[in-house]
Amino acid sequence: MQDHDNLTENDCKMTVRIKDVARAAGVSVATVSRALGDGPVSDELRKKVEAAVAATGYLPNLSARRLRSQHSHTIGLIVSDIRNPFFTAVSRAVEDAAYAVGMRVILCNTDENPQKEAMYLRLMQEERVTGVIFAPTRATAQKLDPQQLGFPVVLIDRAAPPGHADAVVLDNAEAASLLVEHLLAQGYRRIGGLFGNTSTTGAERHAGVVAAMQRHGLQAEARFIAPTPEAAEQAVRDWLREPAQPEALIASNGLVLLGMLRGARAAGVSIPAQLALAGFDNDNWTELAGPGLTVIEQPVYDIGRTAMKMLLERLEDPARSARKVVLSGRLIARGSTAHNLAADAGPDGAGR
Amino acid sequence: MQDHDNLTENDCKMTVRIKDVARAAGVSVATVSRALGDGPVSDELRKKVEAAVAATGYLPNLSARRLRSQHSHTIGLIVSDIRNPFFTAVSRAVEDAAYAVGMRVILCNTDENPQKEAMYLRLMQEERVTGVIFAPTRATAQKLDPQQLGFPVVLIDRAAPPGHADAVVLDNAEAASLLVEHLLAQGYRRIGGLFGNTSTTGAERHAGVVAAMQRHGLQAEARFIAPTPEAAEQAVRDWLREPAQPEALIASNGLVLLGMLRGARAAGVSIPAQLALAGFDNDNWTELAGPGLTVIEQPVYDIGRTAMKMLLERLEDPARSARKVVLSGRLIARGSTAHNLAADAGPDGAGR
DNA sequence: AGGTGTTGTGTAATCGATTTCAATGCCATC
DNA sequence: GATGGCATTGAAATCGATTACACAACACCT
Repeated sequence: MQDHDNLTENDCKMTVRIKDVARAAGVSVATVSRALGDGPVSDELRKKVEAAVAATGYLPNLSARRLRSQHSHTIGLIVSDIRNPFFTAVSRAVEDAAYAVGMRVILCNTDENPQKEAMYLRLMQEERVTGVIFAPTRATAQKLDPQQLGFPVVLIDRAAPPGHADAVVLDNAEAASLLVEHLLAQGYRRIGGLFGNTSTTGAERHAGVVAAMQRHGLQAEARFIAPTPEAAEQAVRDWLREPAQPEALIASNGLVLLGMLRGARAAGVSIPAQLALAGFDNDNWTELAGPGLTVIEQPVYDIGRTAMKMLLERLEDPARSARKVVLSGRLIARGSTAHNLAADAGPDGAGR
Repeated sequence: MQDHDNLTENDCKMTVRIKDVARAAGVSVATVSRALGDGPVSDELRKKVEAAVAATGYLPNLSARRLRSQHSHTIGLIVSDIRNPFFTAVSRAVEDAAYAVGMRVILCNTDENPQKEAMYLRLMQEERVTGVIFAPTRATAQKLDPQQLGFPVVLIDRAAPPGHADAVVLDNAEAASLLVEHLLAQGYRRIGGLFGNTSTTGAERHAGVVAAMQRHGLQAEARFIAPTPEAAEQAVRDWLREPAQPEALIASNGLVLLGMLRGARAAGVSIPAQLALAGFDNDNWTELAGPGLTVIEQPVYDIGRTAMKMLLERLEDPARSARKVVLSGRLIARGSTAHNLAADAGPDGAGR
């Protein structure tokens, strides 16, 4: 009398397949598939199918679906380090936008390592992803050929040679110029900078600083480092031990700025009285550290959202020529660059 | 004369299947599959297959592989917000550990929203993930039944009722006690706290504070808020406008601590002269903000790594009873709780 | 010699869905 | 009443891999 088939007992340990739903609903598997998707199915059968799905606890197998339909509904997001608040913010924007159009996101960290980049790009191919949003190192950006990859790529934060790939980046020259002009207006002249040595972004921001300084007949001393707080801290400690001291330092991103501040603290210099600090990325903490740090705020959420939008547009029209969207940064002046009229301030300048 | 089959032309637009590799190597598809995996294949044929793979540019289709093998080699990581540095650090640890054993990670943000949690758990089932690492809200933690889900779950940061699921958490009572004892030793008596209202963690840290205070015959005033900087800032601004003012405030996580500091700044109170601040999570910036913030440092990387290890152990032995690993936090005392002997210090206390 | 493993290989079944294709029923039209 | 078109439906092919099974070749024992 008891049924020995895997029928009604709703949460048995066996996984329930579309075939089981079809049997429970008294229809064919094709009808179930169509009812779950958007195929033409009569209201009557659709209701039956929905009831059967609920009764059996059916959950589609995405691997099977992807294999047959040849659509992964997945995009890859390859960044250098998710611990950098810039990338966490961008990734939230990308994820929100992706899930809104029914796509999943695979997130990968490369640690600025070209080998890891190659590995993850290969993984993306094996996953047959719909597209990829990618912040490449300089080395990879140069030899990247999106045609070869089999899926569209949108670069973020860092651009490739023009015409190669879609990209959404900051206007680094303009932003660097904003920082330099601000520092000059505050009376600083001997301006130095610490720039990441792995990306085009570090190079572009450096170029922007040099160009802005040149317009005033000045020179900037630049040093190139691994874009980590640790490297930046060490570089600043070394720098401040040398005879010729800068009046102001510019950091090419938020992590470098963090290390810079640590280095300055360790060296015992007070900010801004003895040394001004400024940099990129309006990370949460920059407002609260010391006298507040002067930064360029990037439209982080916009960058992620725009990248996703460009990816979708590219999917619609694979033939269109590559576009580069350039967004503007905003200068947020704070206490770390407050004045260079040394000795007119209180003993520390940390008040406010 | 020219071959019209999809043979040699190595990067043709058609995707190359295992069948093509087999033909190119002059062997069966089974042999190719075995050569790529770990099956028994003679050295001679293995070499031929490798050559054919290189020549054709073959890339396995992971969907097909997963469908047939019934192994997704994927784990889900469900956190409340990747913008919280605690979770970014944990996620890096999880990813590193996962990729080291050949597993991929799907990362999801729930925004402390039970509906999103349910949605992502369902997604995990559809993906047929190997397992999940999950930081649930209190609501979900209580009704969660890992048996029902079809894959093992390891909870992080927040535990479920005992025996329900594996978990790796901080010793919240101990950590809260460390904070309270430190504040008392510094001379603070009227201690308040802001705790997240969505997780068991907020509740446990609150309970720990209350217990520690009681041991000294004191009471703590607690307020419960959404665990975001915005909510914390507003709560502190409101609090500081009331007649009865606290001497010290404790924040139940890094984001709340951030908002707390903003609120205190906005209210114009100086730290620690007028108000001491302390909290959880040794986020990068806490060392650099104001006089430095006293915090409990969590072993973030360890938490992620341990969670992954427990997940793997659970996969090996699904029958073992649930374990809860409790890790200890470390007190890092900084200037934000420096003294309560008001007026004996300099005008600001920000020096050091 | 004759059985018994062992190793390496190919054929074909299989994973669980989507999609093609043919068939059906119904209605409007000539 | 025959015909054509349209909307639904089911049977079977298909996606691209892994793996069960059969089998051949060869070594190793009594």
